[in-house]
Amino acid sequence: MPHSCSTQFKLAAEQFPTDSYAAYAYADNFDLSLLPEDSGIPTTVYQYNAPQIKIESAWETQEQPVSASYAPANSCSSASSSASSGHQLIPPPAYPHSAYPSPQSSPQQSEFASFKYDCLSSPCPSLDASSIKQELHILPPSPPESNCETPSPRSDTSSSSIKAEPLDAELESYIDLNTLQQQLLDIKPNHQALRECLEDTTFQRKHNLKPLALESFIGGLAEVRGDFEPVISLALEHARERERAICAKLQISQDPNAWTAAQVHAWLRSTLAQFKLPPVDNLELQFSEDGAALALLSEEEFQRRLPESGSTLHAQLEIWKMAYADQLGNEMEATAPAANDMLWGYQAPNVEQDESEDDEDMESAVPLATATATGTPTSAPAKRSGGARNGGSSHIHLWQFLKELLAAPQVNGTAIRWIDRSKGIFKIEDSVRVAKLWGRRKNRPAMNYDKLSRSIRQYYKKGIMKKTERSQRLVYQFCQPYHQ
DNA sequence: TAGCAGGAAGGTA
DNA sequence: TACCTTCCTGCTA
Repeated sequence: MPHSCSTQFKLAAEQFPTDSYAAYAYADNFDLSLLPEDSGIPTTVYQYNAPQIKIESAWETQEQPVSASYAPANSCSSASSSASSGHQLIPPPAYPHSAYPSPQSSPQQSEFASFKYDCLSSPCPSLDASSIKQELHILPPSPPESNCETPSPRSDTSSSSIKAEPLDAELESYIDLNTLQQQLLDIKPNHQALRECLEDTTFQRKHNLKPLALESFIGGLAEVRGDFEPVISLALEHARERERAICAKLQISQDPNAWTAAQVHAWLRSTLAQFKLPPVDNLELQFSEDGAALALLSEEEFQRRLPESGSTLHAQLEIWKMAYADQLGNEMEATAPAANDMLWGYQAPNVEQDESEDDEDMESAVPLATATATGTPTSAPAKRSGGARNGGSSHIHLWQFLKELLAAPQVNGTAIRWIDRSKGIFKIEDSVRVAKLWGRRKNRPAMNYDKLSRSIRQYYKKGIMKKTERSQRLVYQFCQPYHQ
């Protein structure tokens, strides 16, 4: 048997709760065929001392230091003889599966179910907590639709066996994980169990789960933020915390766009080391870009330059960019109730506009923090009375919202972008997504582009927007005072 | 089929 | 009352 029962606990304590979330959002390029055929089957179990909690609660415990919540057991086959008295339980799920797409037969959807195997989620590609979890919770004897649910952590000090409790109330039977592990080792090597589970859709059908479109994650995190707002926010907060530490260590900005070439190299080396990726000798030659240029590189370009680690580096960079953009948004709402009005260039028609805002740099999120902090617009915009802005978003006007999106091309560039910033001409690249974002902002779930465009057309009469001289689909133009 | 244009009525702050 | 939102019909690319 190629699998040793020795503990393979390689999970970096700081990695599990942090990167798991962020990595999920960027899960990519998983294929069942990528599952190792002869590598060790995860057999790690963890000591979990927290009280029994349901999956939702488990989420809240993610903040706990891993060292306090999870301790590596020293044996997988003799949990009862473990020095840690056998309280070996799998860790809380890295993601609430109830809000997750179920395993699907299609490769794309399988990517979700197996996102943990993406190398960016862990410095140890071969093994991490969720891979263990996945292997364990899919095991027989329960039918597929019952055992695809993630067992919740359970502390049972009276038992030396490892047990997991299915969340589904209809499935009260416990699974003896020791037995299951053995079955996995003896009967289902080479991740066969995982393969079977991932190809099974009965779980989804039973629980009437609605699969998420993969492209909604890959194509743009912003689109799904409303559905996963708490999760994404948590993930981004974790990412930010880690980034702050790295920034302090490397003496670099949290904003990748602000990095010099040297700082880019420092970040690349740090990330390579963090994920235990092979060092790159000629890093300076491979990446001569500064941070802004680096941020524009595609994943393919990363992979072309660094076949082994390019994908991970690109994914990490995306996480940094996303976390920074999200942080800006938080700071805006926290520090300036009318930040949107000011930041996105809104001025009362008779108010002079700081010319610096015409800089192309305004398109990036970078100067926004500066604008927030310094109050770049010299005059407060004319604001509507009432004050109840509900975090600065509920009363936002559509045209302001569109400028808000346009001002964050790193995040929204695939949905809406400037055609000619100086003339206020922009194009909606993804009408569905923009409409969703608008509906989310206004708490109008039924919003669609038809309605949004109707609102835009109302602006024609008001002189806020107009069609471009040469009418093009999905291309609009701000009228003079509004696009500055 | 998706987007555009605009009328009409209604909702909300 | 302003600002959408919703629904609608008809047209266009």
